[in-house]
Amino acid sequence: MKKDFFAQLVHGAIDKAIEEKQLGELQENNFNPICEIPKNTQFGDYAVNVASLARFAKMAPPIIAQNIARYINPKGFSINTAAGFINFKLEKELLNSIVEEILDKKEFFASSNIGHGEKVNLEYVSANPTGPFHIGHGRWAALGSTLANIMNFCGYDVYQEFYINDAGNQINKLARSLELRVKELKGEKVIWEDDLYPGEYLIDCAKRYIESGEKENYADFAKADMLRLQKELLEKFRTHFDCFFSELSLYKNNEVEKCVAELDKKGKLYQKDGAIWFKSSDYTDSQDRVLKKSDGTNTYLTADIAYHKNKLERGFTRLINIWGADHHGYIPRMKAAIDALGYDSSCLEVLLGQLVNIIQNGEQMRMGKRKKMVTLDELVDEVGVDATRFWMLMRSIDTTIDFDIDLAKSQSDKNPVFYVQYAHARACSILRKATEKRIDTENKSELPALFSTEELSEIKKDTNIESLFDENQSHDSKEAAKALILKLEESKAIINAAAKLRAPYLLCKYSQELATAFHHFYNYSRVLSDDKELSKKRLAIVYCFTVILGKTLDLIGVSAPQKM
RNA sequence: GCGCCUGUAGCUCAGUCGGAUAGAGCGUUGGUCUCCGAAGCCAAAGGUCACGGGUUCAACUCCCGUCGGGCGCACCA
Repeated sequence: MKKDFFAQLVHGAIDKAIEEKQLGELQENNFNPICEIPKNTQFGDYAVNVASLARFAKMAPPIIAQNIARYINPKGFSINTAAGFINFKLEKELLNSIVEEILDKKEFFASSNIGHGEKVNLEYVSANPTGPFHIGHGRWAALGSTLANIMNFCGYDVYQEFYINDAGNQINKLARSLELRVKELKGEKVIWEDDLYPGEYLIDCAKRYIESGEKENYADFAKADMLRLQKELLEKFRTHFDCFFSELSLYKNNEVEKCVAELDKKGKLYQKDGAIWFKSSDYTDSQDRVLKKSDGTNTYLTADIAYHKNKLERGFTRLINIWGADHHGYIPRMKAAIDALGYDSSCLEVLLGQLVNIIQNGEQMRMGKRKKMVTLDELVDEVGVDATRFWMLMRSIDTTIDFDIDLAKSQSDKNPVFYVQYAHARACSILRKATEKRIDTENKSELPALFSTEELSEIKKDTNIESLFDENQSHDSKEAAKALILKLEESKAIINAAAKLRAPYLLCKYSQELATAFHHFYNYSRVLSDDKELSKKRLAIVYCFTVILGKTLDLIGVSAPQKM
């Protein structure tokens, strides 16, 4: 990408400057130049800050910048220095090379191999099969699926996994709840005990149970039914798992007991108060944890340790889990377990997502399965998959989202996602118009289309847009075209950063900036005109825009409409 | 009490690695369609970056402390 290109250039120039003793007391080039895009574009398109060399060179930053810049041969760009910055401005040759590369690589323009094929297990959502998803699950689903898309695009080998918590007490409660619903449907009067699942969704489940002939036990039927509903919603929400991993299967395959035995063998367990404890405080945990309760049953942690062991045994070198912030205290004990089993716990990366508050009628509602709540299903039905995903993704993972249902419903046309999609539809419309017949408004006669479909596909393959930056173009038009091309190029840096930092929200932000750059370009440059050569070059840029924006939206799982 | 997250424009949020004049959307005000989609574009107003120290040539950014908000501190899952 261009940032790296200029950073390398500066690095090389520093080598030469040191050789020629132009950098004072600086002897060795340990400097890692970082290229950034200046906030103020008057300085340049790209800038490298060399001021931090001042303390080693014992020279003033502006002189350092000048002395380094002298060793850079400006080909396709111009250089200026100011206040410790070396600034670069791209000229038409380099701008054209960007467009050529996009036309050549298309949606893979920003693809990379920074992941080097690393085998990553990404676990997210992992809900109990006891009821419908709440809005918070939507955030984890959107985050996980998008992160998987981004990382796969950047050369990681991501395997997406959903851990089904189908082995705890909650399953007994679910079974009992279904049983009561079935009895109710048959006209029996029942008394609901505390702590059950009184949600109405179990009424439908009970109907299906009766229809099925009541052959299965309540627990198995309810679990399967809930899981089926969850899977359907996930598909609709464009979240695709490679594997649904059952907690129960760990017990059936004796993996839990084997795991406990292994920890015991390594001397990491002890008995106290009739329970079996894991010495997690030998590691970074604040206290020891119970694995086997005094009644002989295992805790949730026990199976989860076996699960993580299972993942590592399957050859994953990196385990990424997306958890809600309310689980943060759980991280040290999990890491302790991984270390105790002889693995390196630094392979476990837990992304803690802050929670989602639901705001309705101006009041905050608690998330929770047992209280009245808004389900993800309802939300998606009301505001759509695109808007829901975008809203869930657009904020950094560290920020609590206040999801205002009323706002999302009533002002959906003010959603940023519509702004972005509109830009895409607008660009597609121009590409469509290019091959449609035109109407001469003055004498109402029909004019032939500007381009044939063959010509348009030629434009999409090969063009030279350098003339867009000739003297006869207006300043605003040139600047807008340049800004758009640079913004397109930025997709490389943004997508790589999103993969490395596990930060999907960067793509939402970028998609908005890219849309703005396009609208700006559109405003200053009439694309289709009688000047056929000019139209061709501008169409090429419009096409590049649809490719890059389309791919960006594809990665975040939001549709890129041709028409709206 | 301890731990994690957080405090930036009226509201919701960006701010990468410590660098140039602090950024966007929404909202407000004023412009802008005979012409490719005005769901757009342009402009204006709006800031003691919670507060106090420290490190540095340079701090919204790093360190320490104080205050406010969220979440968690189980033989629940």
